[in-house]
Formats: sequence, C-alpha cells, structure tokens
Amino acid sequence: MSGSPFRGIHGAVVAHLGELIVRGDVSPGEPLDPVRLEGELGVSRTVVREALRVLAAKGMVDARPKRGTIVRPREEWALLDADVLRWQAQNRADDAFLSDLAEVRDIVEPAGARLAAARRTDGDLATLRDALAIMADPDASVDAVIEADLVFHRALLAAAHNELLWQMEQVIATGLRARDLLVYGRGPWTESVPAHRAVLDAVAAGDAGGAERAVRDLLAQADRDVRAITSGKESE
Amino acid sequence: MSGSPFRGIHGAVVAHLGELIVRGDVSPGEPLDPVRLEGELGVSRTVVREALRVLAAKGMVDARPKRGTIVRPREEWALLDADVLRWQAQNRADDAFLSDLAEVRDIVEPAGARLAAARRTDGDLATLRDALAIMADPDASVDAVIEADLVFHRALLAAAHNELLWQMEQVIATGLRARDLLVYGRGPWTESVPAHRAVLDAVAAGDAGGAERAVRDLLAQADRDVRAITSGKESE
DNA sequence: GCGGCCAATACTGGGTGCAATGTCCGATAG
DNA sequence: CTATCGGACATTGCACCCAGTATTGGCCGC
Repeated sequence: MSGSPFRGIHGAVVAHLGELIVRGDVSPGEPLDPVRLEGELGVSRTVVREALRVLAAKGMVDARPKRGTIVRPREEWALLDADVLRWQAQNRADDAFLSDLAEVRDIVEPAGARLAAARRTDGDLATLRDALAIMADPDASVDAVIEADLVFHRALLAAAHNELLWQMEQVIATGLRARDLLVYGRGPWTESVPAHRAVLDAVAAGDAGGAERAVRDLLAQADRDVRAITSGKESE
Repeated sequence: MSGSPFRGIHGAVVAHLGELIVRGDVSPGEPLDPVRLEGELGVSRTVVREALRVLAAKGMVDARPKRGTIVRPREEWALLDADVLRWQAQNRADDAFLSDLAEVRDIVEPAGARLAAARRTDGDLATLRDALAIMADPDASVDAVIEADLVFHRALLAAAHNELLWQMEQVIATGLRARDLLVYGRGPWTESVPAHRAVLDAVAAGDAGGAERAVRDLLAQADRDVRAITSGKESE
C-alpha cells in the first residue's frame, strides 16, 4: 500500500511488463510487439500503449516506427525509480543488487547525518525522539518497531533538509525493506536502540562528525547482523 | 539531444505539463482537467491521457474517479528522475536547488572515487586517461574539453562498478551541466587538469583515501570558481 | 554487374466515440 | 441525527479509425 503500484488493469500490465524486462525474459534489443501483447495479456491497445509509455518514461523501452518497440540497454534504465527498484528487489534479489543498494546507503546516510547535525530543527528532533521511543518501548509490536525504525531513518535524512538526498534514502530504504524484514524476522539481532540513540544524541548536539560516525556504526552493526543470519541459515 | 525529450507531440505535451507543475503554475492539490487541456493544447484525449500517465509514473499527478486528476505534493515527486531534474534545472534554477545538487555530488563523487580506486579495471583506467588527454590537449576545442570532462567524471563513477551510484552521478551531472557551462563560458576558471590528474593517479595506484581526497579537492576548486564568477558577475 | 532511386509496406503516432467502473455526495428513511 | 442507498461524474478501458514515416526491397539506368 505504501508503494506506488498503479491502480487497475493498466497498473497490472505495467508491473507485468516491467518485471518481465527486469527479470531478463526479454533482453535489451529485443522487440516488444504491442499487438502481440494485446492478445497475450487480453487487454486493449489503449492499455498496452499507455503501459509502454510509462516504461518509456522510465527509460526501459524505446518505440520508433518501423523498428518496433524494443527494450533499451540496462544502463539507460532509471534504476533509481521507485518502481524499477521494487521490481528488481522482487525479481532479481541477487547479492550484487543488494550489496549495491547497501553500499549506496553506507555512503548517503552517514553524509546525511552529518548535514542533519548542522541543520536539524526542533521538529526534526521531536520526530526522531518519538520514533526512538517506540523502538525502545518493550510493549510495542514487532511491526510497530519496524515501522518506527523506518520513520527514524526517514526523519534523519529529512533533517538534512536536502530534497535530493532525502529521495535517495527513500528509494534505498524501500529497496532494503525486504532485507530488513528478513533480519527482524528471524535470528537474534543486536539490539539497535543504543546505536540509534547515539545518532540522535549527536544530531541533537550538533556534532556533525559524531553523527556521521554513529550512523556508520549503526549500519555496520546492522550489516553484521545480516551476514550472521544469511550465512548461518543458508537454507531457503 | 542527449537528454530524453520524448519524440512527437506527445513529448511536447509531457514537457509542457511537467514544466507547468515544476514551475508552480499549478500547485499541489489543484486539479488538472484532461478535457480542458485537450482544448487548450489543441491535442486529443489520447495524447493528454498518455502524458498524464507519464507524469503519474513520475509521481507528479494522481488521477482518480470523481476527484479528478490532481497534482501531488512535491515530496512525492520522483526528483531523481532525469526529466524532472531537467525541468527543474531549466525552470526553477534557484540557489536552493543548485546547492542541493552540488551537495549531493560532494557526497557521491568522493565516495565513488574511493570505490573506484579499489575496483577499477584496466579498461576504466584507459577511458579516464583518454578523457584527461583531451582535457590537457591545448588544441582541443572548448566543447571537446567540456565533453571530455563529463566523460571523465562518468568514467570515474563507472569504475566504482555500482550501478546505482553511477546513475546518481549521471543524474546529478546532467543537472549541473547548466552551471558548468556558465563556469566554462565566462570568467577565468582555475586550470583543472592537474586536479583531475591527481584523481586519476590515486585511482590507478589503488589509493582509496587519496582518490577520495583528490576528488574532494577537485570539487572544492570547481565550487570556488563558480562562486567567484557568480558573485563577481551578479548581473544578468 | 552495380549503385542509386523510388515505391510498397509495416510499424508507431494520433484521434474519436462509447461502455463500464468506482467513488464521492447528497437525499431520504429510520 | 445517523445510516444507508442511489445517482452523478470522472477516470478507465475498449474497438476502430486514418496519417506519417522509416526501412526495405525491387527496379531501372548506367
């Protein structure tokens, strides 16, 4: 519900074709005949056309007369697009993709914390404090804690007051959601409240270097937990 | 030409509506009546509908029955989308936007250089060397030098071998193109070849810390040049 | 025999009218 | 006063239409 799966049949077609391409069922350069799809998917021209337009907007296909509608090479896709990222997370959740994602987060989030320490408002701090309170609440449900964790990281980047940086975090966090669920779901994970509190304290104190270091520690800790679980329970 | 302005009338309508929204001519929450646009722009429903679908794919509008098609709040837009970024650079080129853009670059590119130092292949180094050679060539045209500069930075991030990071650089570099043109065009700018060479040397040597520092220096130098010119020639 | 020019063709691009669906609002009845 | 039902309106989806254009193959001339 939080994502942006378009509504209706059109949305289903967009998602279907998007996943088809991301999964590699149709390789770059290969044609994607609209009239064929029209029959295969049991929908009308309008739906197929609009779906292909959406994919074209994301740089995934290129339609021109006579040549047909072909899949563009992977490096031209809008990989940072929320939908494309989600399709990849669901269909191509290999190690390379997840490690790329984690790597970007390791870069963006500490830098964001550094800026947040310098620019946070009282409102930002209040949001962070509220989220942390839920995470530390022993009575809170697991879902509520996971949600609060997301809110915390979102608020942290919001406190940097840089729209583009905030979007990057948004997009990365969404992509890593599956991984995080895995970690929270099973196995003993390191209690992360103290690490989060360290981040909050440094940001509140306006300590840029401290905030950056605290976030680095936090991510490193989370990464260790993931490795411990994924290597320990290799089966399914 | 290098961007991705869609072709045909449809592309013109998408760009028009996109810029309309980015410019703030229609504020978030306001309706965007398809049939009215149909008449105003002199195009048919098909074009308007597909254009709105594209904008919906970028999170800029939301269409639902009875309520109509409304502009979504700014924080839900896909600001990292190449088209959205270009529309902003052209129509809302205020300081806040440009500084956000530069800030992200200051974060992404040094980190990218650090990774590049560890992962660069011989091919990566060759591309970097070729680009630098053109930049250092006294006989090269101004356009060729600018192009080579872009190629250098693109190759640097490509050498990090992280698809997502590379996309971010792509998107940021495109957004800063206008600014760079300004700097190259007028006023004395600091000769940037030595700074670029320092980056290349560090990456070639596999010196992660050195590469990161060299890029930081390079960006700081470029930033100083921009400030010198924009503050010196405030007119126009 | 080879090369350039021209026409047939097959695709996307753009347009129109209409049926269906879903949602919001208001009216009406309890 | 509230809850439920129905109607209206805007999007959604469908079928069919013609026009423009780029590519390809054939044809003609050299």
